[in-house]
Amino acid sequence: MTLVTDDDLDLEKIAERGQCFRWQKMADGAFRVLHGSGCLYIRPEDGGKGTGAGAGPPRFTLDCTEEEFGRIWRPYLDLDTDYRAVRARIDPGEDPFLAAAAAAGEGIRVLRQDPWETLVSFIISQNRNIPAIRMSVEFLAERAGTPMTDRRGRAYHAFPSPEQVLSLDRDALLACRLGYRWKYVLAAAAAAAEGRLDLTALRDSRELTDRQLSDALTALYGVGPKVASCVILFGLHRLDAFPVDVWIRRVLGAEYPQGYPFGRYSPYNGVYQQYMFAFYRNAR
DNA sequence: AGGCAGGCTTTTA
DNA sequence: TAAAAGCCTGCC
Repeated sequence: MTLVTDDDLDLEKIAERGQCFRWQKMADGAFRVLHGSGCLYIRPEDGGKGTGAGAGPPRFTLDCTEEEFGRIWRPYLDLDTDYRAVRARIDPGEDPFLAAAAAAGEGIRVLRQDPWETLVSFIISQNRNIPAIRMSVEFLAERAGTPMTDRRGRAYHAFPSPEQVLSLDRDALLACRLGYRWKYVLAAAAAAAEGRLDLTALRDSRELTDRQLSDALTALYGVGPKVASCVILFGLHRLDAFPVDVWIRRVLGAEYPQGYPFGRYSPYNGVYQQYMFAFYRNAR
């Protein structure tokens, strides 16, 4: 099927900037996107960013049915949020730095990823760079995830369930290059399998505040404030969550010595964090 | 109580 | 050799 959209949708930026770890660019310009147990090939029709040269709104080819699109991929890509409007809330005169970052980050969206996969991915992420994170996620999937075949006939593995992760022992987890984080992954799998951690309930709750979600997540062994806020933003889709890592700490120190105006940018602080993170990091 | 130093696996630049 | 989308433990 074909997707036509005027809103931000830059597949390169989404794939490369560290919110997800299982997108793979193919030789024909399509991205193979793994999400839960599903696989989607999505390709910009002009082979680039989906920005045709004045020939109308960008078009993308997707190898799924309309039904699957509506049920799985439209929510996953968060196509019901208007990211152009979120960017338009920034006043360049008031905040030139954020305006520049948002201009550079045009096309980024915050995916609605699977909460369990997000939790494990960001537990794995600590003290590591993106290629290393990808490698460990792929190892985990190969060793414990359900084998599948995509529409191009290529094999892949679904991200393993908590129970499937529990089937791995210490040595198998170490073989996934988890290092000292193997205990954290195992503890999270046990909590989820035993029902002490119900990520779906956290995601779907209307009552719980971001703070309460953070408390629930940081109660897990190996999950601190940074990983928790990444899970809240990327896995629970609370767009106000604002992960503070070493880079963002530097940004806030350098660009906002008087303090960052969280109130001004609520409830989209997390989206702006994505712009600043990528902008400041790419500038180095 | 809350803050801080040191340690931790592995990969990449 | 240092740094990488950190967190835990032990000490003060």
